[in-house]
Amino acid sequence: MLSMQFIRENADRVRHDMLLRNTAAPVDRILQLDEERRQLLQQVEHLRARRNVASKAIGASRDRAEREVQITEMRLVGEEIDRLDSQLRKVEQELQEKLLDVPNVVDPSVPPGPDEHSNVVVEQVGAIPAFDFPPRPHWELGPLLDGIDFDRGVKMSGSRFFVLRGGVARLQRALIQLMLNEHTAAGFTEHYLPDMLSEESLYASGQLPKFRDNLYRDAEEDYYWIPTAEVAFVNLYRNEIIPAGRLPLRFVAHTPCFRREKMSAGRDVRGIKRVHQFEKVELFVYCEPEQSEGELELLVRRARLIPELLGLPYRLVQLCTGDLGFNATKTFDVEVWSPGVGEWLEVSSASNCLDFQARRANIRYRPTPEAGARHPHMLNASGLALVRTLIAVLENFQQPDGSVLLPEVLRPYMGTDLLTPPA
RNA sequence: GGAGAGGUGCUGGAGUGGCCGAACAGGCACGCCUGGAAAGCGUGUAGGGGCGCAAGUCCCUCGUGGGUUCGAAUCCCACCCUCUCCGCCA
Repeated sequence: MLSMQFIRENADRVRHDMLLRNTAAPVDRILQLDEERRQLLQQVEHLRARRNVASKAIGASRDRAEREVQITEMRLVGEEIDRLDSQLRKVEQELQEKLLDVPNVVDPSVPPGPDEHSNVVVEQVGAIPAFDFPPRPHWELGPLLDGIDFDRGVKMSGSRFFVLRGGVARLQRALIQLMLNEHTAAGFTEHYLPDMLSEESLYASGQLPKFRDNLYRDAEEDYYWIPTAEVAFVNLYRNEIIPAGRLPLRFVAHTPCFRREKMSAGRDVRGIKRVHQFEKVELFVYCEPEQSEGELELLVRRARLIPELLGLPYRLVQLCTGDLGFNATKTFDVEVWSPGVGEWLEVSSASNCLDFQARRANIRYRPTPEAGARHPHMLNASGLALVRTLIAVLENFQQPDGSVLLPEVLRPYMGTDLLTPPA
């Protein structure tokens, strides 16, 4: 969430950025509500101050008649306070709702554009492999290896669920292990996190109220299944003041992610590119505002390291203004090549969210032990999303007979260098 | 899930209607003392918000949200959380 003060002082910038994002925000209404709020607040506080003084006098007074007069008077003042206060609350509630609906501002360096077609490919690394046979998509390769079982996944849970088996299941575990090892070696602290969070937590991280349709929730209790570990990491320090000297905090966790994907019913149904449950290794940073630009670069380096280690062709894409997520001011995607599907798969999204989430989640830090608290900047990146990375490994390193020649780095984790179809 | 106890500042812990944004102790910071230190003494030590150029000033916050009252940390209601015992369980 943006601060009211920021909107007040930068109304034109906010309006402009909303246009860039291709969304609308009720900036004028917000400014109006803010004005009303402050007026009402002044009136209420003035009356409260008056009552506080009078109440003290009543407590100290010996004179019975005098007290009665004042009590009667204050009773009226109290009623007036109640009246104004309920108006104030109404205004504050609407203001809060509107404020929660406004996305983050856009970093000036972000290329303009209405949608993903204007995203900019910053760099492409690794040659797209040339096959002397038609490469199979993973929905053929997986069953051929007896490693992906679509039918039974669907039987158990429904569309967009799947089962991994044998060497392919192990491959996923190996990838997770590799990623965690690489990132922890670089100083990111490993976490095990709850996969279910309270509604309040989902608000704090910006998933709610806007993206309710994408979330799974428990029917009886106040639990939402996380759509990404980012949500948990944002809430890790909710309502806290981080003491001086701790930042930057660099975290990593492997968690499942649960997504409704309601909007895309009928799209991308083939294979396991878009599913309701997948594993992801997530990177997360809390840092001082002055550091966040550098930290974003670090996160991008961490994310692209993985396809580099695996020898997967990938490209780095900068999202244009219209494709930015709600929380992000600047985002880079890492996409790996999928020769079977014949397209680039997004496996990471690295975003700087500035203090947008910190404000929403009421997280602050002290620059020095004596200094006042400020909001830290928060950044996140996948490092990487699992099924898609798995798909890419299978498809890129497939052999004519359907076996998969595993990348060097994975062999210690796999205990073999080849996945082969059963005899 | 059942029974009981409890949630106060950086920490411990007082406080059952006005003198309490909060005693006292500890911690921490600064100052005095000292050759230096310890001890001792003194001072300071929450967050948010409104108005103001500022100094400052006012409002709110004692788990959260309501209520009673001229006035609530203190009384009432609901909820959340923690602890102990029982039940259940990986």
